[in-house]
Amino acid sequence: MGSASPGLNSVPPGRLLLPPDTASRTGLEKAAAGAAGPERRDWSPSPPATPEQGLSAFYLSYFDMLYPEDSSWAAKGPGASTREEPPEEPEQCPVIDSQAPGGSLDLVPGGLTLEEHSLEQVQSMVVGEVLKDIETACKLLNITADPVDWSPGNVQKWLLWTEHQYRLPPVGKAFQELGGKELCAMSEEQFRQRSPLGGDVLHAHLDIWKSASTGEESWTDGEVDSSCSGQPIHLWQFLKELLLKPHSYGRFIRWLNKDKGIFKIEDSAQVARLWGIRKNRPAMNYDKLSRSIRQYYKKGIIRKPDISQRLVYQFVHPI
DNA sequence: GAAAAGGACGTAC
DNA sequence: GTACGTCCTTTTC
Repeated sequence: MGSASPGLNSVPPGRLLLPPDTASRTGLEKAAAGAAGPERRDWSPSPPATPEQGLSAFYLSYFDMLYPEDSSWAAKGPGASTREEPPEEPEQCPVIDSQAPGGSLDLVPGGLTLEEHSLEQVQSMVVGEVLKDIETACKLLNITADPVDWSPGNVQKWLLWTEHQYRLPPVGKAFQELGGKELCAMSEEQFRQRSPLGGDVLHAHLDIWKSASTGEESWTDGEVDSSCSGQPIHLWQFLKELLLKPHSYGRFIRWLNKDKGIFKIEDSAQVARLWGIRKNRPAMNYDKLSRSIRQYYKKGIIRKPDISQRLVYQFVHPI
């Protein structure tokens, strides 16, 4: 895993693009209010209109999309005193911590206020998450990071993926036959015309991809696996890739014993759906996917564990 | 009822 | 030929 591209990380905190109604507030108070209150819904994520405008607020909204079920940690600032329970998954709750006494204007090394420092941390982390998400999608969908290069088939994959990942209303055939170049040339208004319910969000997502692909070399880290090499991916490789991204897919598939290669499919329908998207097989279901898994028994790639359990399989040669 | 197992055949590469 | 995808029946949990 590489680092975020300089272009995305170099947005100065002073250039945060924030919703107009929060412009007079400060730092984490905004994040707290935004995460906790209905105000946040008044402002849908939109990419910056000009290069002068920062991406940070855009990414903060994107972060909400990435973690729609729990972004409560973002509200943990100097003013957040009503912490009742520890987070269930500490590794998913990055420290924006500020236990330092004395209020929100304390300076941290670098001359930034604590709030600015915390926002920088949030921004940096969100950018990282965005890039990781894009990298994952590239691998699983076998598409390039640069949308301009997408074929009409790639565009359909990306649409299906984005719909699925962020629970957007299906666009159906609204973007059929469009290649990446045509898609990138479309305005937000054109997206809305084709998809009134989710066109603006799709456009915003596409803008993130366009921004991220500028620094592609730095974040792909030169890592080339089977799914990026143009070779058709095998099911067992796909399953391993999902297993390697517990942050994104732990709800669907997870290791029971990584050393022994034993894993459990927690949500068979979702795993099958992801596989179907990856292979462009909309009719894929768990029945068919499991049949393919069973073909691996004879080949010595996957087997059932010694103590057989439903939806639990074992790689014969765990890495 | 859902999952597991496996046979048979089709399809794309 | 390989690697699934699809459909099917039977068995197990």
